[in-house]
Amino acid sequence: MSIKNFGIGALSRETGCNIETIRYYERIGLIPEPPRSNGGHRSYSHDHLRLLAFIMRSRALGFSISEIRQLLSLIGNDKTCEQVQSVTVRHLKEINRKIEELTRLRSVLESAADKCAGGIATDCPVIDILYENA
Amino acid sequence: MSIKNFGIGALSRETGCNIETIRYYERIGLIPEPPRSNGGHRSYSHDHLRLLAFIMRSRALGFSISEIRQLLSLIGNDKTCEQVQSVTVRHLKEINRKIEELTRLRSVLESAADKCAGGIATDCPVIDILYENA
DNA sequence: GCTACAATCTGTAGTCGCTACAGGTACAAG
DNA sequence: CTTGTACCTGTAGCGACTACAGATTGTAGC
Repeated sequence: MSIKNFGIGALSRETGCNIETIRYYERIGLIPEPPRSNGGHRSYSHDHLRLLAFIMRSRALGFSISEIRQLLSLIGNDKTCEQVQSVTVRHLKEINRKIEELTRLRSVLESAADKCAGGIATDCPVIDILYENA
Repeated sequence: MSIKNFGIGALSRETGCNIETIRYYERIGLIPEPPRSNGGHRSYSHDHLRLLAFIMRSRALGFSISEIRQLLSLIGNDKTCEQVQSVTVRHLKEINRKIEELTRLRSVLESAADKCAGGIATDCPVIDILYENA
């Protein structure tokens, strides 16, 4: 499998990326169209596999498709690392923001759920919070 | 404004919920259709406002629309608090899971971004991680 | 009443990132 | 050749919205 090309199913299994997602990525231009067999089947090379694996790892790290486009466009530039860091730091800030928000939400909900401990009361503290005076 | 009805724009301003989102919620049955003026304009009561405020607070706390439907269906039941706690605890578990995941992602990215500190290298640690041997 | 402007209506389509068919063709194994 | 699997294109849908376009209604000022 080092030189030999392979089809979309094999690529899917190698990368963990759904077949339909692969075709979606091709449609939105994130990955290039591969050559086709005489029958019209896609024929992927090792480079395609590396690229898709890159994309899957980036998605796993939470980068959006737009950010991944940016990262891909940076590769090969002299300033790669500096600009990649910029994209990454921005992404990290977003992750921090989300963690803070979720931590805050957790705090509110835990506090309310604890007051539900009895389990029988007609007046429910969670509902009371959600039904704050309006 | 205690007895008087109001239009969708006023409801939007009072609740912070976008006009189009209000119509969307009505369309998906999350909120009831209000009565209309002779000209066809929606006419909302204070109860509508309270309900929508409930929904907006629930959304802010990260409950999905499906979960909000559940919460709304529980209101008025003798076992409200117990079942609300169940929905809430499930939601809390999901929040915990997301926090853990984001914390892990942050760790990976921070580690890689730190190695970018020089900013000039052609070989970029972030890109290297994403382009792990495939 | 008229005019001008803002508010509101319905219907449709799009965002993001997928995911799931339907109906047809290509490919591989026996 | 037959059978079963892989793959194709095109379309539509998911969740939670969001954004028009074109038309009608409502309000304020003259």
